[in-house]
Amino acid sequence: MATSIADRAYGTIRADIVFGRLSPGARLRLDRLADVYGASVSTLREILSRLSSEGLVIAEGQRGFRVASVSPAGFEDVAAMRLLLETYALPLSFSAGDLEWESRVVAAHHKLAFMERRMLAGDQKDTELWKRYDREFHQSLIEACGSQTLLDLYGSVFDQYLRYQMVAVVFRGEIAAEEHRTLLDSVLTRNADRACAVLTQHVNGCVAYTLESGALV
Amino acid sequence: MATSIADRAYGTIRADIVFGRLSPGARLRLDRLADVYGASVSTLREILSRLSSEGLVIAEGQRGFRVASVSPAGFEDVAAMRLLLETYALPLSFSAGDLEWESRVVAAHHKLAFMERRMLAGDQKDTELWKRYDREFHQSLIEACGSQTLLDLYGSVFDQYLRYQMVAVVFRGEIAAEEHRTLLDSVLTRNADRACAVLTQHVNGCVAYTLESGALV
DNA sequence: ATTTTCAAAATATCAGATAATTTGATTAAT
DNA sequence: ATTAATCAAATTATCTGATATTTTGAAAAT
Repeated sequence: MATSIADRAYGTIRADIVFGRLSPGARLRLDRLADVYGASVSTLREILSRLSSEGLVIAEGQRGFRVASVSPAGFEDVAAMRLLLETYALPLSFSAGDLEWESRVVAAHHKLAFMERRMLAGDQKDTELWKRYDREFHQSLIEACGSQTLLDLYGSVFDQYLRYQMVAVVFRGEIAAEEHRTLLDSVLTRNADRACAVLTQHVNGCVAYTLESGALV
Repeated sequence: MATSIADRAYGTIRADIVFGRLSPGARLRLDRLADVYGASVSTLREILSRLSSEGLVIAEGQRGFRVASVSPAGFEDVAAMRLLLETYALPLSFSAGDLEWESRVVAAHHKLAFMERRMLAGDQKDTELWKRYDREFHQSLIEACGSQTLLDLYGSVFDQYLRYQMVAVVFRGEIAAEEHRTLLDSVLTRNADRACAVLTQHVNGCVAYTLESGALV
């Protein structure tokens, strides 16, 4: 048994929230979850407690748990936080990253670009995998920043951001792909300023696009 | 019964970690904790899970929990994160805060200043209360920033920072008190730039002072 | 010294049980 | 007809005690 029951259920529930299979605001009844995820009520409570301090779940007094709700303001808030952390970390990572790091970025971009080409070709079924690669790429960009605290916070913020993106399954296709390529290029030329500028545009563009789509109203 | 058993125990354990009554690295044996904090093992696990996603506790595979350990690098890391969040939020709060907010800051500073005078007069026994007021003052400064996500992250980061300060019970007396006065004054004149500059000095000074004290080695 | 072995301790997880709270529907009162 | 009061069912919070794994540490063997 590689991982514990709790870890497995934690990962599944978390993904179910992030990818929208558990809708925003949905009540999370303990006994029902226990059935679905094959873990006991006590274990479930542990998991939901963890998720609630990550902001994906809300614990309401004596009224149990529910999936955190979404709002346009919430998206802008989370996006701003993502930008703050990521633009802070990018220059640090760019100046501290070695060849080992650089090649991890190249590898992450390779996977992401492959997926983007597939999506552009009309194959929309692996949205989830695509988003996973998106996350891994962005994470790899800042991985060499040297601050574990920042990377932890970023992980939590990114998944909240991701959930918003998924609520309105938005594929901005060539625009985003181009921005990702520019980001990769800035890594190879170690141009942190350019990377920050593109990233800001990347995130703000995505937020604007999503909000305009009306999916969050 | 105003608050639940879990909430009460959570608060107590958290304070015990932040204020050093539970030492960095100490193992947290479940049955022992259950005795001490008057909660069952299942409830304890819930609490420790929460604390572990806040970074105050480490969950080690199948080996239970322990208090997160400390290191000079960890302090610098957390301090940098605190500065990032706080200097980002200060200008926002300064421009969005109304009179209601301003008066909350004045009130928080009043309590903090009172405590600082007492500590300067040689009465070192209420260190914990002093730190609580310190926290409340800084929290109040950014409270009007408009981002709940930021305030949540800040709360978690601040307590990690606080723990480092408490490990080396450092009272920088008049220096810190002066900086707090300057911060209050910047609120009243809405000078965010000055506030950020003072804050940066405040935090960096405290980190340097603590590291030099050798308490973290 | 290093490795192997094995019992004791601790953890992860579960399945009920109990008390307190919340929810919703029903009834009573304005 | 709306609001308020009432009450049983559902749900949660919490505990106890049980089982299966894992980890730990000491003793034995190499």
